[in-house]
Amino acid sequence: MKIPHFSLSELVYLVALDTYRHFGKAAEACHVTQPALSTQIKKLEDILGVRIFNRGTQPLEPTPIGKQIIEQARKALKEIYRIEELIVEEKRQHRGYLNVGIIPTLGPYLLPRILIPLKERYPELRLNIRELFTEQIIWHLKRDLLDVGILVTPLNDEELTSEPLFYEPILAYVHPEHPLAEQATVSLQDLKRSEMWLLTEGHCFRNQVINLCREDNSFIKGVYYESGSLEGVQKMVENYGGLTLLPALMAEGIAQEKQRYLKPITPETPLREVSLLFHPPVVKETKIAILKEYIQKNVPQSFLSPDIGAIVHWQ
Amino acid sequence: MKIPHFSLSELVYLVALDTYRHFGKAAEACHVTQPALSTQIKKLEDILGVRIFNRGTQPLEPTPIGKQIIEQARKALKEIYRIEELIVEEKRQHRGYLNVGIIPTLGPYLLPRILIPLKERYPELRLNIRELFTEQIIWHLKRDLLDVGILVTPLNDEELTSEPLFYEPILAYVHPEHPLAEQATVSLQDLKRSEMWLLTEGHCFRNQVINLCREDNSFIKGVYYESGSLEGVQKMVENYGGLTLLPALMAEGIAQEKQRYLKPITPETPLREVSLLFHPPVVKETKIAILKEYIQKNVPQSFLSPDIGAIVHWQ
DNA sequence: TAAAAATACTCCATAGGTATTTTAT
DNA sequence: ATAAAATACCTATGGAGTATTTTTA
Repeated sequence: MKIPHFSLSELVYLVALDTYRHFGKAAEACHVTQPALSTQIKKLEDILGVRIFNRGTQPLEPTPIGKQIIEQARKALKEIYRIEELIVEEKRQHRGYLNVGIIPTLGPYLLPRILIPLKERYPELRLNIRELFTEQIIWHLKRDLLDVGILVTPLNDEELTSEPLFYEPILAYVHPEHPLAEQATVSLQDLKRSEMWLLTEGHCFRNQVINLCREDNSFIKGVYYESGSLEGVQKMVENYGGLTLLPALMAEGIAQEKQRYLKPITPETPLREVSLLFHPPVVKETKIAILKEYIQKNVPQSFLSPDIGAIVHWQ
Repeated sequence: MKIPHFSLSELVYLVALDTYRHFGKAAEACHVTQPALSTQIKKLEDILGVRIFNRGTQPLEPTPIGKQIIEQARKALKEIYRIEELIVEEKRQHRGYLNVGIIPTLGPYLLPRILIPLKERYPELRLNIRELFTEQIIWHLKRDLLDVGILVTPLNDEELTSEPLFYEPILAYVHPEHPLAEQATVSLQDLKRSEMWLLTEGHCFRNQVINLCREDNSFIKGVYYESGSLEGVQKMVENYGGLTLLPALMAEGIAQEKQRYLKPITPETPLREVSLLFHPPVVKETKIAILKEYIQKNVPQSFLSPDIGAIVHWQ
């Protein structure tokens, strides 16, 4: 029954310093002054008997053992925070924040479906949503700046774990005068022969489109325009011709009269696997379970099984 | 970057109070006075806003939510202790204690083989060994009073995880004038027809012998004497006749001239699966890995594979 | 020469001690 | 009646503040 020679606040400061790599910023994030944080870090290093950060380098960097200590401190702190969360869960109030990161090709189409019913049932649960690219979601999760990410898997990262949410079909969207506009469906072969509007780099959906349309391992054919949003590529199709691929939830929002230019893809509907991503140990277990429940309840029920098509990877 | 409103010492006191269920004893284990521990527990309950222990009952008992909090506090504290252990591991000094629990039918025969080479290679590693029954090992592990247990599996306990170490053959030991003494081996059928000296209740090996010798699910035949130690049953065989079963490591220590009365069992050598048992998260990972290495190095190498016989369950 | 981090010094909140009372069996 | 836990009160450690110096890019 030994009490450690360091305190929780020291661990919090340590983790903050690793996150911000700057004494002043870390101190601000902890609501203390820079000298307070500096002395506590120094004291922690003295207690543990190891140097955790290499000083006098720009930017500040942890030592090898420091990296291990920081990682372990993050894990320990989350188990500590879980104690408080247990009590909130026990009281069934579901009060508090849930920090959610979501990719831009999903957020604006998925979240409006769930926010209102969720708010009605759990008025005390505050969702703190940030639209981020996959890479940023991973970065934020590993620093515990997010509680959960919503993005497209599979992904292989040792530190993170994921739970599938649903499987979203990918559709083709063609210009009215495009030769394919007459067909009820378009084939993968058609896609591989076509010019395709693409999203800019960073969007995982861009990579899925490329993976779908490239012939084996050869170069990408006839793909040479890029927009930063799905609405962007949609408008490019409408105004300049050609075609693009769109995920089903976004495509549902396209005006009624244009829906006929959305074509299912044959022979197998390409799917993107949308998942929740965490950085264990998970603190806000129940809040995340609620989020999952509401997403799965408010998405077309056919999306819940991957049997409706073939999952497209993107890495 | 929020600092919890409670401190590590409060969690240590909480866990100690759960372990001892007595303010005075818990305080003593924490090297503080009873009023200090009392006030800290009360403060923790105030901070968390829940009652953790039902007072005024004998013995002291945690509330339902209290049980969850205590379990989570144990987990969190172990992740905290792991920080200090990381540094000891980094320095490759392997200084410190490892609290080991081992069953009585293994301890005196297995440990002498490893203690000397282990001490030579890692003089700073202090093994703190306690001989305990399986049930006691589990009890102590769950309260983190032991770092690791050495016992016979399979076992099914949700909270604990195990790693097989080796598979120890079980042999028959017969009196020189027993009818089976003439045979080179004895069959399972022979055993089922024989009177058998047994260990007292609590020894898992007793249950394995019973499981081996009982016909299907019927009652146990001809088994009606009990001793508290393997040497006890050995002496009973030698002085009063009959036979018993002995685990191989213990049997190896029997005098040379009596070794001929040790008989392999046919058709399949019965084995006991000896494993390490933990209560995750594991704090002293490397120390346990060293222990495992030295056990496996100093046991007959044929024991390392289960292919030499058939594992006998005992539950 | 700024910006960043470390140091010096002061204050006060609180953990823990002793002494004592209250509460349960 | 006795053991156990809670309360009262006091002390001292150390965490955090302000002011300042030192260091590095």
